[in-house]
Amino acid sequence: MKKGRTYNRLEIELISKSAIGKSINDIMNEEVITIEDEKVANKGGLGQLVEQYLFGIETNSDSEPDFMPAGIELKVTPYKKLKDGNLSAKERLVLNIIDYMTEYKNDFKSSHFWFKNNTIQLLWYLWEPNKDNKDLKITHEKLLELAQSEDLKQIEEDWNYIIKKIKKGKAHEISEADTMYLGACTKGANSSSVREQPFSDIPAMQRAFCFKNSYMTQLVRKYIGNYSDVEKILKGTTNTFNEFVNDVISKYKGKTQKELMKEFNIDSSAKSINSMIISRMFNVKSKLGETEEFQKANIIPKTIRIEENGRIKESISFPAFKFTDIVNQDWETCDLREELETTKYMFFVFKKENNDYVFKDIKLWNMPEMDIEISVMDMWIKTYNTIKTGNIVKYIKNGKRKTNFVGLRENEVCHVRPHGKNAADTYKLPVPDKLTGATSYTKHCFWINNLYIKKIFEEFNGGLNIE
DNA sequence: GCATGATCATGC
DNA sequence: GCATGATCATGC
Repeated sequence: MKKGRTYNRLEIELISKSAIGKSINDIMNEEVITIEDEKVANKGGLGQLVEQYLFGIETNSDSEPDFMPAGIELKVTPYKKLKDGNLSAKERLVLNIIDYMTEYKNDFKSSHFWFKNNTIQLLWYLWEPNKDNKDLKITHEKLLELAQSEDLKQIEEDWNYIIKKIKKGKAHEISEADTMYLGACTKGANSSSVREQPFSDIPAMQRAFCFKNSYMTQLVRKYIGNYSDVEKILKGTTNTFNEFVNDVISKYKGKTQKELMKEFNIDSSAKSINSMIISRMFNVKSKLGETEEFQKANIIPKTIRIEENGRIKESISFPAFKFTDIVNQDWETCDLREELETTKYMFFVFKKENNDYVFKDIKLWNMPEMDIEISVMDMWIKTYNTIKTGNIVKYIKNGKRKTNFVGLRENEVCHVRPHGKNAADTYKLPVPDKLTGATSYTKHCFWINNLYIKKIFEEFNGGLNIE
């Protein structure tokens, strides 16, 4: 069996191509490679079964790539079809565990990450619900050579960012949302899986390098389909995303809303006027958040208005949720938690001066783990219970329905409020509302509290820089 | 003054 | 037609 590890690049390619169209069951039934120990062979996930049956490699946690001396790492990873027909990755691609005690001593190209993952043989299988894992079919393969990748510069920047945190003695503050394509995801049963770090006594969560779900989705769309119509912001430049963003920001910093509307020929009274302006700053026809780079990095742009007295009047909305989706999820795996844990928000700050809003700067931010796990969780579970028990309307006064949803003052971080065209714009309720008997209800969404947003900016001393 | 329910313009 | 980003407007 060990022989499998010595396959050369061509052999690996041929074997990979031979697997296309086959399920794990198909591959196992072919018995190209005899596995002596059935018990061992049946353990583990699909990736391990493919390693064993297709390539004859024993499951290992070697620090070397799976194939040596070819220097190729094998990864089997799922993608799925979304309701709207688009494809997306089903998971992040987990790479090697980060050894905080040693990895910081290396440069990017001499790092353990690079040694193990610079060339990855990807096998994609299509995940489908309610199907036995072993019946899922491998549909595509791709040899990922990072040295040749157009994303190399960003990946290196991400690696450096993670290493910088280790060097600052802040390994315990690393978040997957810190970076763009290469992330540092938690790895271990729970938050008590910790390791030592070199420049601090605080134990840090065990983490592994990973290609973030959003980045894997872009690879899926690029190599499997549904990608060609996504707009890019980096056109004909060798700049990284951060460099390009900084260029754009410095170009428009200090200009007012009125000036920018004139410059971009925007004549509109839309409430989302600042959102339209920032798309135009980047020369984007569609929405800025829908461009390839923002999607890959899971960055959602949001505009913020600060009043003359420093107040932020409005909370920040999310897309409306479906009541039926909420009750079909649990906190551990719900959409909101997934989004907050993996998404970075790019705040575009407009400050009111002389009856106009001046574009000041941007700030990249992701919600601290602690706020997600305490305040947001509390709100989400209350929302779940309110919907699940059909206990939405508290009373009706002056024709307006007061609800039991978590309000602005009830939670430090977030609340629930309507978000639709009008009150008649509704989604179905899974359980009829007890008081009114309504079977559908005005669309609602989660909101990040305006006061919490204000605090974010204050904590950083008003510093609004991208770093 | 501020929390809360309601609503608007856009773009696909 | 509908989801979305966002702000408006009322009344406590």
